[in-house]
Amino acid sequence: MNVPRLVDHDQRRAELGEAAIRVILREGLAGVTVRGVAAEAGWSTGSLRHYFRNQHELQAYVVQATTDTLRRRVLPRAQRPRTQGSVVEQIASIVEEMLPLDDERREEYALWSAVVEWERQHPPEGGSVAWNDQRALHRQCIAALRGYEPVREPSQAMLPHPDAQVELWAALLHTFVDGLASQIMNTPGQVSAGTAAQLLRSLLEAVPRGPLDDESGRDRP
Amino acid sequence: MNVPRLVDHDQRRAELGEAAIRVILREGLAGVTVRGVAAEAGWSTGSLRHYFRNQHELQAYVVQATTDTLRRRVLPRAQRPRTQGSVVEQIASIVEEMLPLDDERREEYALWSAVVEWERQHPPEGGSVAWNDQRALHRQCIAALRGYEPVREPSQAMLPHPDAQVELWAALLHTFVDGLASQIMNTPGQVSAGTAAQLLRSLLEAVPRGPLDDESGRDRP
DNA sequence: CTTAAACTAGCACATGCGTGTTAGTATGTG
DNA sequence: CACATACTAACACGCATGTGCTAGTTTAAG
Repeated sequence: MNVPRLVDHDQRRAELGEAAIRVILREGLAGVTVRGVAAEAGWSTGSLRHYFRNQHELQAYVVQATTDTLRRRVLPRAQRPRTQGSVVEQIASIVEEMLPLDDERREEYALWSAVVEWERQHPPEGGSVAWNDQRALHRQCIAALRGYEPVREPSQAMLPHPDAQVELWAALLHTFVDGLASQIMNTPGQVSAGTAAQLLRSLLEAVPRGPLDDESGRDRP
Repeated sequence: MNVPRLVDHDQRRAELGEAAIRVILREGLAGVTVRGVAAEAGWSTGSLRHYFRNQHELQAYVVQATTDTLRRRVLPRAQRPRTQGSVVEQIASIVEEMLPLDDERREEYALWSAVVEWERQHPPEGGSVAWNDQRALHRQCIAALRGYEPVREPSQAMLPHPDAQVELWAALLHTFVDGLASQIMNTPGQVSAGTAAQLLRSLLEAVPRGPLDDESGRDRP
C-alpha cells in the first residue's frame, strides 16, 4: 500500500504554538489570526489550516500551550528555596514571581492575561485553571507565613487548608496580587514596580501570624 | 445673508455619545466603530462624520462622556450618608459601589474598564483620572475607618492624607478592590458576589484603627 | 519508475473596517 | 420664490480577516 510522507502533527502544532505565543506577546490574543500566525511561522495559511481547521482551534491550542508553558516556567521558580531575609521577605520574593515587575514577568503576565481572556470567553467546565494554580500558590505562601511546613505533594496545595485563617488570607492575598498586577499594567504612571513591591510587603506584614509561628516578634526588640 | 438649517452640534454629539455607550456595554471600547455607532444611533456614517472627523475623535469624546457620567453617578452614591451597622459595614457598603456586584454596577464597571483601556492606549498627562478619583474615595474610607472626619471639600481628598497609615491602607484597599473587581468579572465561577462582599469585610476588619477611633473595641465584650 | 496519499501554496469570496468623496436634501434669509 | 449653505445618505477604495477550494509538490510503498 502506498504511504505518503508522514509529518509529526504534534510537532508542527508545537511550532505553530511558539509562533502564536510570539504573536500574543506583540498583539494580544486578538492578534492570533490565521494569517498572522502563519506569517510569523513563515508558513502559508493553507498549510497552517492542515493542522488547525479554523481560528477557534488555533486559539484553543495556543491557550493550552501557553498555560502549560507558564506552569512549567513560573510555578517551579516560585518553589525554589529561599534562605535569605525575613519570612516576609522570602514570601514576598515568591509572590513577586507572579507580578509584572520586569520585562520577563511582564511577558508572562501578558500570557496569563491571554489565558484569562480566553477562559472568560470560553468558560472551562472544571473552573479556571489559571485561577486555581494561583490560589494554590498564595495558599502555600500564607501557610508558610503562619509557620506551616510546605506540603510535599503539590496537588495537596490545590485543596483548602485546614486552618481557616490560611484560606481567608490566601484569598485576600490572591485578590490583592491580582489588583497589584492590574494596576502596574493599566496605570504604570501611578503604580511603579517599586511601590508595588513595597505595598506587597506591607500587606504581608499585616497577615496575622499563626500559633505555630515562632518568628512573630522577630523584628521587634 | 443666507443661513441654512442650524443644528446644535453639542447636542448631536451627546446623542451619539449615548449610542456609543450602549455599544461599549455590548461590545467594549473596541466595538466603538464609526459604522457601529452610526447604526446604533440610526444614522448613516456620513452624518456621523460631520460631528466626529474620525474614529479617534469619536472614541475620545465617548471616553470623556463616560468618565463624566460615571463621576456623576458613582461618586455621589458613595457619599450618601450611611447610619446603619458597624463602621466596617458602613465603609463596606460605600466601597461596594465600586464593585460589579449586580447588573447596574457591572455595567458601570464595564464603562470604567473602557476608560482604563483608553487611558492605557492614550496616557493622559495629568495621570489617570479614573485612578485618582478612586484613590481619593478609598482614602476617604480608610480615614473614616480610622476615626477621621470626612473632609468638607471633595478636592481635598485628592491630596495625600497627613496620617501615613491612611495613605498606606488606602493604597492597599484600592489595590485589593481592583483585584476583587477583576476577579468577579474574569473568574465569576470562582469568586461570586457574595464571597467578594465577605472578603471585602475581612480586609476592612484588618485595617489598623487610628488613635482617634473610639469604636476600636466595639464588637468585643 | 509509478502512484496514491499527504502536504503546500496560493487564490477567491464574503464580510467588516476607516476614511474620502459626491450627489442630493433641507432650511432660513433675502 | 431663489439660493447659498449645512446637513444627509450613499457609495468607493484600500485593507484585513475567516474560510473554502484547487492545482501543484513531496514522499514512500509497490
